[in-house]
Amino acid sequence: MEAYPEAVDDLARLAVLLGGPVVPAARGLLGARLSAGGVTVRITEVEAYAGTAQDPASHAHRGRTPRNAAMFGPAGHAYVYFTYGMHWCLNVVTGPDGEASAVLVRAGEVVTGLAQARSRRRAARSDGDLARGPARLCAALGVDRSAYGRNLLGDGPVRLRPALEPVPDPAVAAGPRVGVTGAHDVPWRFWITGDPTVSAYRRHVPRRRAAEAARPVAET
DNA sequence: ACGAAGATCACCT
DNA sequence: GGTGATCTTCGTG
Repeated sequence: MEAYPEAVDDLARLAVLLGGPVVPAARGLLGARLSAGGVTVRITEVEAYAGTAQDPASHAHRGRTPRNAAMFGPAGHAYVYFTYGMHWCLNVVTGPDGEASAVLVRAGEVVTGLAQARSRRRAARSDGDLARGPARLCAALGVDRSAYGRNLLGDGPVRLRPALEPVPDPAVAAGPRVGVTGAHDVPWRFWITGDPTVSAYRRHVPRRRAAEAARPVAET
């Protein structure tokens, strides 16, 4: 894999940031670099998820289960989940050990390993689509269950490193999270404004069975 | 043991 | 803009 400049002090600051509250941690991950499987992406879009009884959209909302256990672990480790029978998604765990919170990495710009990413993402119509969306990003990086619980700040197969250049506040936008059924008023999605790799916002439409489709659904 | 839903994507019209 | 794919996870009985 190609080497890139890296400052130890910045890595230490990143570790401190991840150990704190999830929302600033999410914001701070914009511009950071994620490497796996010979591909490096610059993170362009993230979402914050809080812990038990705080965030109805969080996988940890109903407490600890075998699936979400990594969310309760130390900051800087990976929480990987499998969904819709076919997709992997990657989160960076945040906050103190024992408390559940994590940042979903939703999109990135491929900066090294372009050929490798393209070969893993044959369906991508453009390079901007290679890691546009959380499952596509994992596919481009070759991330799957084997990354579950691993430390991303060490020398493992999946590595998170600080941004080469900080992303300034004017370049950052915030809005509702994508694909969650509730909490549409909470602007915990952060992205780099105007970046072509950021996924389009779509309001979540719950899957309805045919019998339910004809029936009116009560609004909150 | 069973069923329903899911932090999505690709492909169709 | 709509829908099928595909299977794990967890709540309930």
